[in-house]
Amino acid sequence: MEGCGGNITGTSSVLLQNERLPCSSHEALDSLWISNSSPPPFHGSTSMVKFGDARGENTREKTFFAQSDKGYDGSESYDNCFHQPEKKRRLTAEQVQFLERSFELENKLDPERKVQLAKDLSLQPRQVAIWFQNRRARYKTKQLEKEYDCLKSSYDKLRADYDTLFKENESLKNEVHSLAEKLVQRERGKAKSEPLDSSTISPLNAEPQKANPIALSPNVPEMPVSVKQEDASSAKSDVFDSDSSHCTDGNHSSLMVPDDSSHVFEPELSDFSQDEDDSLSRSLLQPTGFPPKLEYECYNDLQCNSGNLGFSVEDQSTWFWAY
DNA sequence: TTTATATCCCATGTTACATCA
DNA sequence: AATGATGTAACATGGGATATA
Repeated sequence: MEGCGGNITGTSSVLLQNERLPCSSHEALDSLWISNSSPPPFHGSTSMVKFGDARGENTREKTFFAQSDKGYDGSESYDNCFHQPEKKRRLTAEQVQFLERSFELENKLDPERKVQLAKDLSLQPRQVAIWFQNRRARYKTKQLEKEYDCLKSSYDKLRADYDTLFKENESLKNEVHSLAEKLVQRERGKAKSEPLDSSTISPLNAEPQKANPIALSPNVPEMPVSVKQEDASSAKSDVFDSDSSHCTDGNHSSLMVPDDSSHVFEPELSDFSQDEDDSLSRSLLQPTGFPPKLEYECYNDLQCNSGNLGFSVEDQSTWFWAY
């Protein structure tokens, strides 16, 4: 291919649009280099009119179309300057604009369209096809970048929400813990002031390991023991307030589903020690495992999009409500 | 109907060059 | 003027779809 050896670089530079060239006219060069890898396809005015219409009017550069108006004297300058191996050269702004518009209409080419575009732009059909291929690749890259930005902002927001909810959850657990301790102390005070009677022994005292001091407290007959994690933010601290309507009607509210998957407040598991919750929370908050997984999944799931933010329901529950 | 082959188009990755700061 | 970074035209490769024998 590079048969001309050292001449090639010079040749390539000769073909540059904006370069001073050892040839007679810049116009001629433009018209020639655009002709590219085939004998100059100087079509008539038809394609040029279409192209001009698509582009607008005057161009700073004398484009490849100029030659038809200027009376291209062809053979000599072509032979002297351009009978060279084809080198890469840029499409003109006009050509690119025309192609861009076509790409906006439809980013894939059918054969007829390719030929027509090539004709209109005085390019080879292969050039048009290659341009579309490259354009699609660039478009895809841009889309991926946009998707990444979108997903990242979404992740940041969700992470912030998670942190907020986690802190709120911790606060609520602490509150429950202190209330429970108060109840236990009150129970003990009553037990001391009253003589022991088997009929009055509370299940708490009978089976301290299993009993729920809150639920079995005489003052809190049906104390709920479970709160849906999703409702933590709205439930806030009044959930376990003994004066709250939630706790005094003796019935489970919708917030208090005993068999809810959340076991944050289940005494059998936590026994108010929070050990398991804390360890789970810590593991979830590990900075090394959590975010990378999100990024990995987003990058590998092209279904991530701005519509659903790329998070499937399963993923969301996995990431944030796994415990 | 099935199979092998050829052709085309596409996505993807790479190369070589053009352009700019 | 030299140089590195960036953009892009062109190419290479492999895979899928389709047509044909």
